[in-house]
Amino acid sequence: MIERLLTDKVKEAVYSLYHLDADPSQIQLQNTRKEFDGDITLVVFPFTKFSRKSPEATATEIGEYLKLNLREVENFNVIKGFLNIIVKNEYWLKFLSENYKSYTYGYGEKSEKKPVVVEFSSPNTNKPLHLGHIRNNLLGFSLSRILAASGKNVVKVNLVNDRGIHICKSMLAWQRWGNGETPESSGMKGDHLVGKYYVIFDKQYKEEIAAMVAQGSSPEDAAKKAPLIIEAQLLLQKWEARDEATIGLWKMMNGWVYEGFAKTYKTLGIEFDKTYYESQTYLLGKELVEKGVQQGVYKRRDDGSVWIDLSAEGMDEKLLLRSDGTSVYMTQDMGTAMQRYKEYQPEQLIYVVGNEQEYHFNVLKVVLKHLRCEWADSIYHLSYGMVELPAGKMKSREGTVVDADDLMQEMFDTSEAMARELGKLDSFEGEDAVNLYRTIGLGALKYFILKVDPRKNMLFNPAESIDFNGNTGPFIQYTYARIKSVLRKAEETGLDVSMSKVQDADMFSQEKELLKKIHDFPVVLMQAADIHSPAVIANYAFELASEYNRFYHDLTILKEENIMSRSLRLSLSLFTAKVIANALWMLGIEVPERM
RNA sequence: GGCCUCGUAGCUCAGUGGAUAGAGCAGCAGCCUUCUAAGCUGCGGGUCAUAGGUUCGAAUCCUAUCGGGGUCACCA
Repeated sequence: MIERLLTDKVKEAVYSLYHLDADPSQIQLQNTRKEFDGDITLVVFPFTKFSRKSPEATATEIGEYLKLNLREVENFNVIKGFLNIIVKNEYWLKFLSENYKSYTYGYGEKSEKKPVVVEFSSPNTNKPLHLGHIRNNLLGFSLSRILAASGKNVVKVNLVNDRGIHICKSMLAWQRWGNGETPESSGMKGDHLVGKYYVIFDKQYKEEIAAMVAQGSSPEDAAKKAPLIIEAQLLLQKWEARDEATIGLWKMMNGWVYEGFAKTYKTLGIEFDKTYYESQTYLLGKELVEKGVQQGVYKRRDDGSVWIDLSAEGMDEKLLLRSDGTSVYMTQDMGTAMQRYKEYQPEQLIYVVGNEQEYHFNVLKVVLKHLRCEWADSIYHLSYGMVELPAGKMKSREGTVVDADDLMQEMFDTSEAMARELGKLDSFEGEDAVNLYRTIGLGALKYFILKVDPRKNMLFNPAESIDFNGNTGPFIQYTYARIKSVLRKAEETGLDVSMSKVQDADMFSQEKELLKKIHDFPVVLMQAADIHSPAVIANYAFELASEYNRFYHDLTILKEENIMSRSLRLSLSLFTAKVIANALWMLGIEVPERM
């Protein structure tokens, strides 16, 4: 890498010129802006303190040194405090010829070290997946691939929330108003059917409360004493007592939901290495709490509940165990974290969970630290923002959710209509046509979500459907398909795609811009893995595709008479296609060979 | 109210200590006899929420204020 060479040489130059050791953070290299001449720019302001000279003079001195002592430096120019370094064509051509065939350019070395465990998705089995879950799933899946590409050994896990009062609500509603309805009898997808009864419960429950309030109860009181909620709680107790009929109903309805989820995951292209169920893990963590009590780091109150005082950390008191001895959310998470620590000895334990749970994860770390679990530092909460609708937040009870299955179907429909209109489907038949517009529709959806910085809230406007032009997944897919078409044509005509004949070809600015963009990929990947952000990869992929499109329009690739130039452009195209395909793979977006 | 977070073009978003702040969409004007027009080129559009501060240099860091969101349950 040229950056590495330059960093070392600049350090050497500063030492030789000013007899001072430059701190690595002072050596700031960046890509030269397009409007200036040069490839890489060194910011010299930090060195003016040492040189006691003007920025211009300092830059010139360092520039002279580099030109003299680094083979790869062709020349330089100085504008204010910026030293613009021009790298020899020879370097770029060598870089291209050495790497253009690689299928894994920029990937990190596969380490045999401890794994990174990524938990994502974690759905509830009482309602179908919506747009918020899609963001979660895409982020978790993409992050896993980015980490894998950067060399980590990744384990993707899902923790299904399959028990609790909310599950009992849909069970109760189905018992009472379901008339034995099943996915088969109703033709509904299992998760949607169960979700329907969850909504019915909520509606009936609200009516009961309203009636009780009309009779003079307080709203709080009514919410606690409504017959329906009492009965749901009873059902939960029966479940916990392993009552046969209740367990049977629970298994049946959860089974419906799992079938539905499996379909959604498949359509979305998401998969896991391991799935955990809360019904099997919800008791974990209790011993941990007991241990904490014995060690005196947690306190048991007179009513039997267990608490931790976190005022030293600037947080409140937190409940760890209820007075009746049952566990809360925190107890379970302590248990599952410990379970994962024991099972995988992970280097990092990543949770992809919405930002509304930031406080929870901060507390989780601190609570574990009090138990002297130093590994709690390896917990990383990838906290992503909400998906908002123009009207505000999505609320399932108000029917303002965007259903995952519906949204994907809409994307497929729009994609199909658009492809037909453009005549893109003319050369495809049957299943191939379906595969194409599904690939494109899904690409548009995934890119739309992943290009946004995970931490930020994002807006989705259902009225304006997701675009297929501009900064979109289809644009990048299109670029890939177009490159493949060029390469096919080259092969048919027997043109040489190899770089074997290229030693000293000229490079036009558009070719060089493209090559430099590819050259950046390893750095981009490292950064994405470092800050856990698929958006970094998404935006890079768009920039690379844009650069290729400009290159494509400015230069004829196949018609070029000069063999060297033609080989250069073909290998550059091949290289671009590979990097685009890899970047999209990390986003979970498929690439079409033709479109 | 305490804590966290966000505020960049009409809209959706990049840019997180460096040069004259960038894309896409929307609007306007061009480009299909060329390897794919889901494309390319050009034009217009900005008090980077506001006010201070730190420094050679701030959209980026610090402080305050305003505005949006989140959170502070014996819910998960």
